[in-house]
Amino acid sequence: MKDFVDAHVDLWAGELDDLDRDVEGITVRLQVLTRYLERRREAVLAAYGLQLWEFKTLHMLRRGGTPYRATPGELARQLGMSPAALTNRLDALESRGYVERTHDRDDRRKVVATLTHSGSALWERGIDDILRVEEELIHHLPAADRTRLDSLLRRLVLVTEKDS
Amino acid sequence: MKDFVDAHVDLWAGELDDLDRDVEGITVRLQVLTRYLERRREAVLAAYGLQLWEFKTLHMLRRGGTPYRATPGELARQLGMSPAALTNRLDALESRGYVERTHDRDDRRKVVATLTHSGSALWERGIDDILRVEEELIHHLPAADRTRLDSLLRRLVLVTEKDS
DNA sequence: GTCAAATATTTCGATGTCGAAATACTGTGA
DNA sequence: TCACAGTATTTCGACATCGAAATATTTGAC
Repeated sequence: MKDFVDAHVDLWAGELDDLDRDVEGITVRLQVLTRYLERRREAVLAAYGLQLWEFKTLHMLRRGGTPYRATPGELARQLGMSPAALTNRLDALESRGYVERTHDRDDRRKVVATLTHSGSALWERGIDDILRVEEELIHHLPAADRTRLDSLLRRLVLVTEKDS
Repeated sequence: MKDFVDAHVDLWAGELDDLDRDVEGITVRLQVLTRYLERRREAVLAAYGLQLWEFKTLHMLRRGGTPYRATPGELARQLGMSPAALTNRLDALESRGYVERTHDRDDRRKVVATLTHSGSALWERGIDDILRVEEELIHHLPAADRTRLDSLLRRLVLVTEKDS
């Protein structure tokens, strides 16, 4: 059974004679699946009036359990963004009441963002739907194949860790 | 052998008791690898003074062989963006001499973007480096595993095609 | 043949991001 | 204690993107 990426690979194989079909297939499919999941996540979050970037920020604050707090700098590093962007994200989330900003008592350069009850509750609803969306896609593979796939991907991720 | 995604899954498994570890592992690793390839591509293109979005636009024009031309609308669809963004991209590429805009003789609503010699030559250099970067990552798996991985990913892509 | 609907592109205003500069605070060495 | 290098956040200007409105052209119905 062929998917549309096979057609893409066929097309380019005609232009680039040294194209490795498996390599091209894998890299394109990684992108296609990532983008698909992103769109699906955006779709379910829209039901709660949330943008994906808003949810991701709540998610990082929620990470690692109570008391659901972190500085903008930590969040920026974890989310792979500039600190400047975090200022904007926290402004937006604070104005909607999902996050509160306080100053760190010991080091007043630091700002501590804390998840409010409202923000936490919203995350709870969102994460449920998102996990369901992800399972809905991945469970099309039987359990043994899921483990095999995860294992193959892990071997690639290990390579990327070396030169980071 | 564990990668940093395993640590991520461990962390969240403590918070979410219904978390499917393989599903979470797969979805996170798909994103990690996609992002890694994106950064590597950006890095090699920087040597030619090219942004990734500039290269992608040249790439779509180059696609399917001569005469390397397409309308903004076609490009927008293929690249998954708004037509408005294509206006800006073509403005930038045209001002740098990589692309030319002409009007379609038969239907003068249409604009036809054509790759110049300069743009084509630049693409040629970029695609070479990019293919090498992709192979460098994926070839860490032996050939049989590459085929297996590609095949597993294809089965997931086929699922996403149904509801598109 | 004319006018309305459809199609293709561009313009406009808004948004989220970035890098660099600005601001605020801490810690250290003379 | 005082200056200054280092760290944390925010501000600022620039940029790529989007959706909606504007513009230009074609098609189809009568």
